Amino acid sequence: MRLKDDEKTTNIYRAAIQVINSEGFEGSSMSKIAKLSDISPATIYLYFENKDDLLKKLYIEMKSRMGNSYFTKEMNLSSTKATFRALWLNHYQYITENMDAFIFIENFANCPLIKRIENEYNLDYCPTFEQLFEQAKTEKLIMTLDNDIIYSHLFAPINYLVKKAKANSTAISLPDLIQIFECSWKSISY
Amino acid sequence: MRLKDDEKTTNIYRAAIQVINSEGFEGSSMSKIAKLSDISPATIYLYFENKDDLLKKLYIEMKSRMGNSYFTKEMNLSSTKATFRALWLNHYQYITENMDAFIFIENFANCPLIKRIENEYNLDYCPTFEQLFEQAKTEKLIMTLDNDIIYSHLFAPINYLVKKAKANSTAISLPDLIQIFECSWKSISY
Amino acid sequence: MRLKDDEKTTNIYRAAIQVINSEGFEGSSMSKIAKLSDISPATIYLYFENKDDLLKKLYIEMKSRMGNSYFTKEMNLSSTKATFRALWLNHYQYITENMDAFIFIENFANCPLIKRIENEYNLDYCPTFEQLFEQAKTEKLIMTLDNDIIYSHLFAPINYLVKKAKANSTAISLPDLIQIFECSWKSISY
Amino acid sequence: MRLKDDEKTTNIYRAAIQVINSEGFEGSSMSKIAKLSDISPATIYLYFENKDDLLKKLYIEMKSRMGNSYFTKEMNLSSTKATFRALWLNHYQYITENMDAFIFIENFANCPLIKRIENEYNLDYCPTFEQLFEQAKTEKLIMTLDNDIIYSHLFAPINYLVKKAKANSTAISLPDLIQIFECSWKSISY
DNA sequence: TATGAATGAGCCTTCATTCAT
DNA sequence: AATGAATGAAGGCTCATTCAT
Repeated sequence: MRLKDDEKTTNIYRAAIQVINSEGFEGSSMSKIAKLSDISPATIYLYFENKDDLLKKLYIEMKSRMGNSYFTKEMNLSSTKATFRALWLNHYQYITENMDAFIFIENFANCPLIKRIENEYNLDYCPTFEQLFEQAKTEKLIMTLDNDIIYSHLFAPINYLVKKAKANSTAISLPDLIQIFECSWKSISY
Repeated sequence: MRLKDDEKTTNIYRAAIQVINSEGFEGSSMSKIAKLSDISPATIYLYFENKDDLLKKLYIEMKSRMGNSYFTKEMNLSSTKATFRALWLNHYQYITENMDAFIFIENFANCPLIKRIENEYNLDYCPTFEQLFEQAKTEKLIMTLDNDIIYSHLFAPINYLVKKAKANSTAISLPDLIQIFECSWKSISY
Repeated sequence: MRLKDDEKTTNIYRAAIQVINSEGFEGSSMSKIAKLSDISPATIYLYFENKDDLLKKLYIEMKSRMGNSYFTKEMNLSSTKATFRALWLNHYQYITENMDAFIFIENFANCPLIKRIENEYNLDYCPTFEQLFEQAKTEKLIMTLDNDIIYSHLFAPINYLVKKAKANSTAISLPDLIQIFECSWKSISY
Repeated sequence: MRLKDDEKTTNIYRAAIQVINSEGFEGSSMSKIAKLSDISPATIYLYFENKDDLLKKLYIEMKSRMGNSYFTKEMNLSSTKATFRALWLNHYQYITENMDAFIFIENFANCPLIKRIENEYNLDYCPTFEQLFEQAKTEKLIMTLDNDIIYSHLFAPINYLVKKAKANSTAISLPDLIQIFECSWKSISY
């Protein structure tokens, strides 16, 4: 008896992202994913109930990895500008190093299937984030704004710019990167 | 005869957006669009070459309407904070009043089909915008940043927040709205 | 615009019976039926919702034709042995002349799908039959038995024998046929 | 080891009948049968060549058990009405006590696969039956009819009625049972 | 022997598109 | 110009069967 291969799930995920990113959600098919994973279409159904299940689990996995990308183990979470900058740069590093996953999440965050998942699970920014925001507000480091507003000014611009750079096949220079963070920081700090 | 044609095209556009937004890109089909437009599938092919052509033209139409949404005829385009605020609020008003079109554009701006269109045409923010940015930079109203960076800090946060509000079926309060603009403005101005 | 072809339904029915009888219920497939009907598989779905719907309608149609086979227009329905013999022979003639339909009904009368149909509709022998049985009992022509028991002795033997003859590729001789009816008649008459 | 094998075969048979009767021939699958037998699909293939082989052997086994059901060891096979009644009641008892097997045989006796088996083997009523019929004819106990005709009048009605009762979830009363036999007997006796 | 993993073939169904009126 | 009918190709999924342990 063969053993269920754990690596297979990873392969399927990778193939799925690749197919979807290059051919779009509607251009993706189980057989294309199977072919790229080098397995039979039927085998996918040993690891996932059906296509929806595969996409759901894939999205949840990628979203949660991205959620963890802000933080590193040895990180000092005191509420200082330096902490925010570190989080922000961690995030930037993650999305540039995992561009495929990032694009996948951004592209399909709003498709109906994924919408249902977002409502089912809570895949928003994690509690640690909220605590940090609250503390920073208390300490008058940042302005007393709704957390969503803070988050949007911190991350929406860089996400937008990374996608744009990718689309134009250009890169963001280091000085620009610093500049972008400074702008974001300025928008929410006193 | 011209009038009738135009009306039909509009109906098809409206139906297409509706179907796609509610059932996703992959859940959309020509016959569903036809049914919702109250015409025969075959008739769509008198107005559009094929599905891709329909989607392309639809996207271009919506994107260009959105591009125009920033400006109103009687607008004073002098480079002042007031002008930026007016542009910004025009945009906000447009996307909330045309949520369907906005969601459609946001959802599918990154799908492979649309990508090709973006590269073919130039659907970015219009020349007027660029002129305004340049003038504002010259006049030291805003910092000397890349136009993309300026644009991203001005509009990415509000776009993110509008989508989020829509997803949560909540609304942005007027004070919050002002606050959001002030943050964006702060990020790019001196 | 082409008109929906009424003959097509008939063709599909004929093909379905042929495929099912020769390859069994489980060996039947929409594409085989389509091929034998000389149409595209997709076209079947313009006439029937799905496979179940096709089989249901096919069964109901055949069963109802068979139900009508006992009677002819000019028939005298007085309760005499001659009437019973006429009914019986009509039935015999029908099943031998429509062997395919008969075999189809017999083979699949007990399959789960059909079971559900039988319960939904009432496809048993018709009211006219029941009236005739009751009258014959009142007039002491046949014994006072449950209608099902009467029906079973009248028709189960000949049905069995027709199927058996078909399986052996033999035929029932006319004297045998008369004999069979006489036996059946003896079993229920005084 | 032999014992264990036999037990497994029995389990497979039981599971197969159960699955087929409840989900139909086309709804049955090797994995469903395996699951219900509490063994792996692969194991079935150690006991049977393939699905057809399983079904064939299952049918032959059930048919032969049913063939034996008419007779009991201590039975007096003299050609009298009492003997016929005893055979008939044995058969009735068997099919009511082994309804699943009976339904299975009746349902699929005419399916193409089984047809081939019937022709290959001779699974008809056994030689003993034929002898009894011949003797009874010689002794003028029953009429000089073809054996098939005799058999059909003796057993087709009760088989039909048992299936019908099962379908309607009703039972045949004892007086009715006696009556049914008497009718059958009348139809073939002088 | 016994098994769960793996698979190519095939099934039902839908789709974008064309046909014929 | 407009349409409902028609279709080949493709999609998701399951199945009987084999593999590898």
